[in-house]
Amino acid sequence: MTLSEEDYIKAIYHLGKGLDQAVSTNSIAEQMDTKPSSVTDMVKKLSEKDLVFYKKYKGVLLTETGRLSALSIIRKHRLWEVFLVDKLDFAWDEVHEVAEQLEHIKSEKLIDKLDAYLGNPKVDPHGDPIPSKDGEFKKSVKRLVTELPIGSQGICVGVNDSSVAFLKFLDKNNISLGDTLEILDKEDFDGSLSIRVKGKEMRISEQIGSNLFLEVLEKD
Amino acid sequence: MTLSEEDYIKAIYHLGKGLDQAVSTNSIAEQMDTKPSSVTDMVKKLSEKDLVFYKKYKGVLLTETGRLSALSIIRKHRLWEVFLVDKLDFAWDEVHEVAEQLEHIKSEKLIDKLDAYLGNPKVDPHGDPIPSKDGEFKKSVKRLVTELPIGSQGICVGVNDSSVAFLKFLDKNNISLGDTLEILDKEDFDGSLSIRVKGKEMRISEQIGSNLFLEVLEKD
DNA sequence: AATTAATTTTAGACAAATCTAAATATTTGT
DNA sequence: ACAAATATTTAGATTTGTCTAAAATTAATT
Repeated sequence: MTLSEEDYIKAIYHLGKGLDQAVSTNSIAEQMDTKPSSVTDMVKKLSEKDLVFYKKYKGVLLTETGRLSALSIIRKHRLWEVFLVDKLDFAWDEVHEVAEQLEHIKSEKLIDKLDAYLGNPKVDPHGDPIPSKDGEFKKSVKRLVTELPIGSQGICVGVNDSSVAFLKFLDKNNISLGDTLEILDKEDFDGSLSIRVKGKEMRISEQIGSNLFLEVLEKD
Repeated sequence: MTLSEEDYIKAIYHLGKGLDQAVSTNSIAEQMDTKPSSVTDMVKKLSEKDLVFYKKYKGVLLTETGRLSALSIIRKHRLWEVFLVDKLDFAWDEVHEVAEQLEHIKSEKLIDKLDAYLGNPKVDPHGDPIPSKDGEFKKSVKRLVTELPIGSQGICVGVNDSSVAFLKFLDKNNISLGDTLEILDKEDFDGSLSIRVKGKEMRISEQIGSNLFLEVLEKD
């Protein structure tokens, strides 16, 4: 599979969003910043290779092979993102461009070893799930810290209140977007929460918790 | 610079071996497993871009820009090799193919951070020197352990005596090719050596030392 | 339901990197 | 120094992925 083919497969997967619905030529062209006629050409090629179902004028849909290829690329992309943030200390919003390149490196052994080295992470620094080797993964959803039960674990992905005071609080407590946060306990009396971030336990008020979004895996 | 251009620049560098001597079309073609006519085409393109000097029928020579580009690619290649061996536990002879892909990833920040993460290594797992960011490096030479002075440090790259007994000794003492070895002390009486490998100190006989090759950096 | 608007495909062209076959230049051997 | 052998370049073709412009199909609107 060429680099370009991989990019198309990934784009079709993302546009399809797991839905069993055909993706339009124009939407692919827009997503990939290319022309619809180029998409038609490539889609024919992918169809030849049985990576997509394609019927003229009717859009395109991944085959099972195509879907697994897409998940394999996404797996690589997200594992590299974890590497860049956890090991090389990139910020969560700096990794995408580099991961776009790294995801095309071809070596199954490399990915297996990288996965193990990173501790078999289940989510990337944006909280998105990392598919397993055989393409399994849980969906993730965005929730306020206060909406989650004790024991939940997720990635900090956004704030409700972007006031200076709130952002300063996060900074002072060494909480960054992309960090893993675990909810250890809740106090009924005042709604305050005991949490762990970067291995450090701390207590936060209900107000803080109701302004911080986590991306968490859905339970099955 | 395209992937293919980078491959040519690297090949020309290696064939030129730092010598100030023109590299022939045929030798490039052989090295790159391609046809001489293809080389001619590419070499014209590289010449347009001022990466090489080229005169018809007279071979090709890197410009200073071309030389620095080559060293930048080699730097990336060797840093990734260190990563694969030191962090992902690849064997030293498994890394080349993957590093050939990784060397083309474009991100200066990535390489800076990778370099720091690996502890700014000066040599790769084959004992070859890693050029600095601005293209400086020392040459390396292959020497028997017994030929080196106290304080020397190098990478295990080969054996003189490939008898089962000798290889078993290395294995039992957890010494692998690609490991860094430091000479701590020498005993005048019997020529035995005190060394450190993988952080562990041990004593080896002169016979062992005279059968193990290290790749060491030349002193300047 | 007919016409207009939007989408999609086709046809033909182009750039990059390669190839084959033929032409040209250089080197070697006597 | 000249013929033969070798190396290199040119010319023209091919593949991949892209593009533009025009034609065909589908969707929307009145």
